Amino acid sequence: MERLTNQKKIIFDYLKKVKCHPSAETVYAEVKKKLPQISFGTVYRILDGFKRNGTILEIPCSCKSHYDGNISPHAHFICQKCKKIFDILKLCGNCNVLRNKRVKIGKINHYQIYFYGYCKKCQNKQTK
Amino acid sequence: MERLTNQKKIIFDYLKKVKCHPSAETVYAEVKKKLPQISFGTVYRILDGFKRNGTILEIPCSCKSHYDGNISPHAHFICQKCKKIFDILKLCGNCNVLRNKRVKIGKINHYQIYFYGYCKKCQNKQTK
DNA sequence: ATTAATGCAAAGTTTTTGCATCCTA
DNA sequence: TAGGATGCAAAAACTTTGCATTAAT
Repeated sequence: MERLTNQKKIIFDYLKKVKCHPSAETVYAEVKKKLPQISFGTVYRILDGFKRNGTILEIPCSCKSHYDGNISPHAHFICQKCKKIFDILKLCGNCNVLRNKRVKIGKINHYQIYFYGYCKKCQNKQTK
Repeated sequence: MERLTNQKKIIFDYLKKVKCHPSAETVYAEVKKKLPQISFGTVYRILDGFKRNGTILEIPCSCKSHYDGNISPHAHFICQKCKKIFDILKLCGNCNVLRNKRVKIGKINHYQIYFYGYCKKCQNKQTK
């Protein structure tokens, strides 16, 4: 049976309260403040567990993953320049991407929508 | 000015004709058949260029990227067990996720929809 | 007391990069 | 023939893993 450890509690609390979409490294750094002895291996193992059981969402960005404690339906905007991730909470009102959970291919557990572009800040910086 | 090299031509042709969603390693292996001296560095540099100029799409899966030469609007189904990527060409008919290309956050260039679940094959294999 | 989970460190995987050389325009 | 692109190999970045130890149940 799975055990509820202090490490899990603290990582869970951090991910549920934080507003950004931290990478494993950021989670490690933040959680280390409360649990100085925590290791990277533990962080990765716990994140993987949360991801598998649907407690959190993984946002893969090129070769690096970010994590989101907010599992309510929302989309993400990823800036192609600074790589920052923004929440898009409201999609067009009558849009229901997932009409039914069965497709010919298999059984859908969840879906994710990613928008790619340039955030306001990077747009302004751009010369070309 | 950018130059059109044999390496680019062959990688382009491969990505535009192939039906799967190859990883960089697969691209390398396939292209090596025609260009035995090609290197991983070149493959990554060319894929990155194509990705940046919108010639191809990157599909990030955990710590590994896959590539798609098909840039026409379609979604992907990613099997959470075998990690295989399937095309979903038809979404619900009246759904238009991207109602307008301006959001408060910045300027959207494109978007991607990913469905996560278990493919038919993995569903059948599963005991629980 | 059991045994799941952790900490540590080493190893694995994937991607990036510096530099001399090559080849396109 | 100028300089963008390549090949090579080394390094970087990110993640996973084995094992002895710790701690939750």
